[in-house]
Amino acid sequence: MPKNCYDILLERGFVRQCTDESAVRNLFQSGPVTAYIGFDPTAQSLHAGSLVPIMGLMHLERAGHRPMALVGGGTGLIGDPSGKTEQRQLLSSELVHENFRGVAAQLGRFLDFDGGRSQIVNNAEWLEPLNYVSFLREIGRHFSVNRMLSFESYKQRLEKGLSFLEFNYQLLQAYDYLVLYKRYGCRLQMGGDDQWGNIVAGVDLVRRVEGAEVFGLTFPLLTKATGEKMGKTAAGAVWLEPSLLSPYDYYQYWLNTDDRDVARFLKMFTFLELAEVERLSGLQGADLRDAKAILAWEATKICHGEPAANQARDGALAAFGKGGSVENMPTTEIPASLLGDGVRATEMFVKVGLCKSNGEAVKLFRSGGGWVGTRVLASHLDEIQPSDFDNGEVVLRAGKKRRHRLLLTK
RNA sequence: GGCGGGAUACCCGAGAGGCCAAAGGGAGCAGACUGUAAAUCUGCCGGGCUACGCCCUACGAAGGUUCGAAUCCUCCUCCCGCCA
Repeated sequence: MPKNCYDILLERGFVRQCTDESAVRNLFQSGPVTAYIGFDPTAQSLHAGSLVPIMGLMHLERAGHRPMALVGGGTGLIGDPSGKTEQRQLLSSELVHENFRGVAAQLGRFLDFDGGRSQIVNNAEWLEPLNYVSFLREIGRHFSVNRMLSFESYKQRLEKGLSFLEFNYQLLQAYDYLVLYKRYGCRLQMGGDDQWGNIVAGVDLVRRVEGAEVFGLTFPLLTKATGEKMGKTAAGAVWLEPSLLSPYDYYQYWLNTDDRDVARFLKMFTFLELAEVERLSGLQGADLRDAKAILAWEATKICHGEPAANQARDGALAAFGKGGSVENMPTTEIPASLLGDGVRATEMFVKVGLCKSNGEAVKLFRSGGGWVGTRVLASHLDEIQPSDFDNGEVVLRAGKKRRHRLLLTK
């Protein structure tokens, strides 16, 4: 007998709060469950912070349930104040549409919308035609302002200011749940722990309007062992879109996981059996790096597919001199004519993306972190010269972790 | 409506006419040590440049006083206390 999906989520660390643990377990036991998670189209791509909910839906799909991804084409126009310190920039409706397309396409790489094992819906469909007065009379009357204000997720905003626009967000999200329940029989809403208030509001609304019992479950908000939020690097967010962050860099992000996070991340961001996870995270000292390599490969495979994961791994091995093939390293081709007798190293570092500006490159060189091959760069005057190339190529290094290959062409 | 306090760089937070691109801490980057980990120590840390110097932009916004303003004055916006 297959394992109960609630237990799968629980043992892999996905459960933070649940409205009714045993009822949800029973629900999963009784047959395919329709469950949804909302994603707001606030950017053109999702980033690593959305991986937890995505993985949550993938687990349901794998267990034969019916996950729904709701992309908030309607709610995205409002902006969720939950857990935020400041008011969000209001997005134009064109931008929301554009983001919607990007996010929807991305989710399709993780979930099987085409094959119908999962579904994608857009709440603009039912939110945009709403009539204000009738919405207030039918839905608004079920909400207590007193209760809404008591939620933790608004706490900061009550001090800093909360506009009526944003205050409405919760009603809309609760209404989403009601619509999904009525149309699709959706009985479980999941989301990040900052969504608890919104989810519970939906559960209440469905009970009041339909007299039906539906459930909610939240995921923990992940932070790294160092306390920072998931999904940030020096260069910015860890995007799931290959054009914004290459599979190679995505792989590197996971490879550089803190020792203390390995076990947790293997459970949440890969589908490896728990026994295997346990074995890997039990490795000691430097051997733990093998576990990180597996984490990185699995995570890259889930996001970008197996061929891309293989290439990323291969490129990483090559970049750090452990095998692999240099073809898969991040590479920039430069024509011999451009190199001439030599070009400023600062310019080259900027050109290939290792530094954002000449100034940043100069700082890097001065602190001893810039290399051409085995030669350390020291000043803004240093050049990359034809003699640096060996067999038409040379590797630039920025610090210990970032490397880029230059390939000389005719 | 009345009275008082405040707004400083990515965040927190000093500075109270020139020595201020602005103390200190955190974050970030780099070096040493390591295992592409953590901790620790050290350096950098607004931006640009034809670089040991030059040029921009910046102390909520706009004006003003002054040889010179984050610092003084006026007005505006927004926060936060206390009173009504």
